[in-house]
This record gives sequence, C-alpha cells and structure tokens, in this order.
Amino acid sequence: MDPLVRPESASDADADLAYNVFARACPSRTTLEHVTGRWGALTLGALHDGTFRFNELRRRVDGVSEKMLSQTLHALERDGLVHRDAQPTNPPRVDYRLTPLGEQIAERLLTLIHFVEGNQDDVLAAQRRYDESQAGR
Amino acid sequence: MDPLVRPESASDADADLAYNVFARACPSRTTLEHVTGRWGALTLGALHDGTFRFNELRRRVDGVSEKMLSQTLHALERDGLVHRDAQPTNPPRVDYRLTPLGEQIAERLLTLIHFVEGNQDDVLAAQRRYDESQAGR
DNA sequence: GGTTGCGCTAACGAAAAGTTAGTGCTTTCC
DNA sequence: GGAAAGCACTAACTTTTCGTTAGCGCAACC
Repeated sequence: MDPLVRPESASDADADLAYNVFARACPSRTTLEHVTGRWGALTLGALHDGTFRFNELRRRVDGVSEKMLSQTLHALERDGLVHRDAQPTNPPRVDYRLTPLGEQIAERLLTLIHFVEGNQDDVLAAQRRYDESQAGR
Repeated sequence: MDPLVRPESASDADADLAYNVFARACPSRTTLEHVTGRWGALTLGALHDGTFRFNELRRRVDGVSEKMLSQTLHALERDGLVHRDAQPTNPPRVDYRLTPLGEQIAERLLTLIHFVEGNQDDVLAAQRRYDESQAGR
C-alpha cells in the first residue's frame, strides 16, 4: 500500500535516501526531535545570531529553565550541531555557537519559524472559527 | 542587551513582525509547538503526499498511537493547517488533508526533514566522537 | 558583607505522553 | 454462518518527561 516506511533497504531510485524519519526506529527521527523539540528549535534559532554564554541564551529563549537548556544544549552538542567552548576560569565561562551543520539546520528552521510567525493571524482566525463551530456541542 | 524578547510593541523597522516565538507568552510559540512537535511534524509531512484516512495515516507515521494521532490532528485542524472531512456513514469514513496554509508549512518542514535525513551520517559520526570523548570521565 | 551572577546538578511534584481496553457497526475470511 | 479484523475514535490507567526549587563554590559589585 505504498507505505512511507520502507522495509530495510530501498534498492531503486530512492537509494540515496538511507534514512527515513517516518520509520519508528530510524536514528534520524531522534535527531529531528532534538532539532524540532520545544526548546531545541528555539535554542538553534537563538544561536543563529551568534555566540552566547549559557545565561545569555537563557534570557534570549524566554521561559526555558536551566535544566532544560542544559539538557537541550548537551543533546545538540552530541549531535554535532552546537559547539561548546568552556574556559576553566572561575567563575566558569562557557560559550556556545553553531557548527557549520548546525548553521544549515538553523537556517531551515528559521525559514519555518518566520513563516509561522508571519501567518499567525490566520492561525488565530482559524482557531476562533473552530471554537465557534464546536461551541454548541 | 538587545534581547530577542521585545516588550509589547516594536515601533521601528520590525513593525511587520507582530509575533515573536522567543517570547514566552506569544501565541505563535504554541503554533510552532504543534507544527514541530514530535507527531505534528511527521503528520504534516505524511499529509503532504495527499489525502489519507485515520488509520492510513497511522500506518504512515510509524509508531504513533491512536490517542496521539487523534490529539495531533485535532490541534492541527484547530490551527487551520489540516482539513477534516467526516462522512457520517457507517462505519465512519474520515479523510484528512492539508489546507493551503498547511501545505506551505509542510513544504518548509520537509525541507528541514530531508536535510536532517541527508546529514544523519554526520550526526552519527559526531555522536560517536562525543561519546568517546566522554568515555573516560 | 550581602547580593548578584556564573554554569551547572539533584531531588521532587506536576504535566504530558504512552498503553490498554472498549465502542457499535461492516466487510472479509474460512 | 460464525469468527475475526477493520473503522475512528474515547476513557482509564501507567510511565516518562518536564518544570520548579534548592544548592554548589567562587568573584565582582554596591
């Protein structure tokens, strides 16, 4: 039935597509979750503007807790999207910036983010319509 | 300190940017979460290929539970990204497809998704490097 | 000398996600 | 013709994740 989930290997024209997020166990799905997750997306977006220290980032990504920012940054660092530069001074100074791969992902993410922001009025209008249609039910 | 979070209104060149996902209370952040959420992104991606019934979608988005697919579709429908066409037959037949706005968002999402898939080898390599560097610690 | 900032981590309660079971009807299989 | 599976969900329960609070040792500011 032409499923998006291919069984193991595709030996035809799709041979260059080695990974498939639509498959449950595909590692690219985990990466996508880091990138598009609640805090991952905002962190990558914020880092697109330059290099920031931990608490600078925390202020830019409004609402993120220290714990979640720490977790998010570690995951993105492990995936090779964020570079962490820790100087062993006291108090410690840690700078975060995007790697080249992280840059490319952040660009595509920001395209999406800006589009969503730019069409938010339409979304709010749709929500009002939906809520009204569901009111008497 | 040039924060991404602007206080209320920007009266300058950014006047066209009415919404800002980096602000905690911005409604566009909620929309972005629906779009980039774990199942939202995959559902929009799957629906980019056409119209599907509930259980067809469920098979395409490998691993999603009925509950989460149902929730995800409702949120996306409310945001005006997915159109739900329910025929009151028995057994019921419900078709889901993207709205024009949903199409545009799915396109940008798929750009990101395909990029992540295409660079997954680099990500896995980075993870190996990271894990090795952390091994003796 | 008390507060604030630095970059985190541990422990705990709250919220979200995942799992299982059940609905009433129809089509398909044997 | 009886059993099983598919349809599109929802409700109840469990597990995982998330957010909140507290604490660390040190240094600069007031």
